[in-house]
Amino acid sequence: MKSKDAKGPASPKLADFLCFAIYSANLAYGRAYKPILEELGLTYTQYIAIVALWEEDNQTVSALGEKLFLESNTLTPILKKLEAMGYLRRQRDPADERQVLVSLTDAGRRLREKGLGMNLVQASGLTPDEFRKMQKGVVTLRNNLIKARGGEG
Amino acid sequence: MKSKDAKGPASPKLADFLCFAIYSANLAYGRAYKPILEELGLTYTQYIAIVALWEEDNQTVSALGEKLFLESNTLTPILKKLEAMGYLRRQRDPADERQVLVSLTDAGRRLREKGLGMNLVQASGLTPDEFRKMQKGVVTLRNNLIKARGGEG
DNA sequence: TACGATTAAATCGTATGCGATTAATGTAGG
DNA sequence: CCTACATTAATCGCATACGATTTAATCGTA
Repeated sequence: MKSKDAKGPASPKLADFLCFAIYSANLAYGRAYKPILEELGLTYTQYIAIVALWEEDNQTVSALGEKLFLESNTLTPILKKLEAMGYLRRQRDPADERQVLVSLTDAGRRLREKGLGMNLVQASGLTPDEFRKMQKGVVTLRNNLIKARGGEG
Repeated sequence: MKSKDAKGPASPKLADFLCFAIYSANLAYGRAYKPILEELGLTYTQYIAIVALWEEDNQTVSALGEKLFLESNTLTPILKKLEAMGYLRRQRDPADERQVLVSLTDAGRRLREKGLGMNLVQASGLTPDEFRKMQKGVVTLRNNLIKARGGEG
């Protein structure tokens, strides 16, 4: 059970890393979604941002970022692109000029109907029950990782 | 159970997307690993590449890419950086000059001992059994997504 | 042998992520 | 009022990802 060259302790095997499974599954998702999202003219991250706005419109950049686990350094360029495409508006909150409110345009809302028709990738190969369990498990994992950030340093 | 503004069909909820769970878990892993990998002076992807070379040294760029789910356009710059850091060598295969063989230096192998001591992130909050199941499930999911690529178009 | 097809890596342009910093605005205390 | 501090976006530089193309080497075959 040692590494094949038998020098030093056994190497960690890439296939046993949960982090690598997640990493490569994320790449696989991106590739699976790409041809579908291309029909909408959106990238993966742009699509996720739009979905978050369908759920709750007229959010600040930081509120949106909390839901997407992204900060303004990543979000701002993406939102500017979506604005240039005509899917949303960005306007300073008059009550607090530090904040920028992001809201969908009609075109942005219309994407929902187009997007709903395409029913994206249903993780073919998983039963509905497996799908739910996996979904819950990965969310738990993510939340644990975020909690651990502060604790273990 | 409709979307809150009750116009059109219910929106898909971000929290129900398995793809988003994977996406955000991957971000969370990257952030959790960062302070640990910084001690090694490596980024996440650089670390994964090194681990793959611990497992099997002296691989071509494409063989390495198959294991990491990456292609030369992504790998080449990373390997060049690792070479500049002194952790690996890149040399054309004399038997087939199209291929580049990647092999660890002594310094690259020594990283293993340093890396093993730090025991990275153990996904705190999951039992060993949950951890195993999750790992297997995500790998299955990834493989299904890759298989589906050709099939569903 | 010659030459078109194939293969492998590298290059280029675009889109993310993210640490660090900056600019603008708001807030609290003297 | 004024200054120190806090908060929010935005900016900048660096490191990935990836589609498309390019370059170099090899292969197949007439």
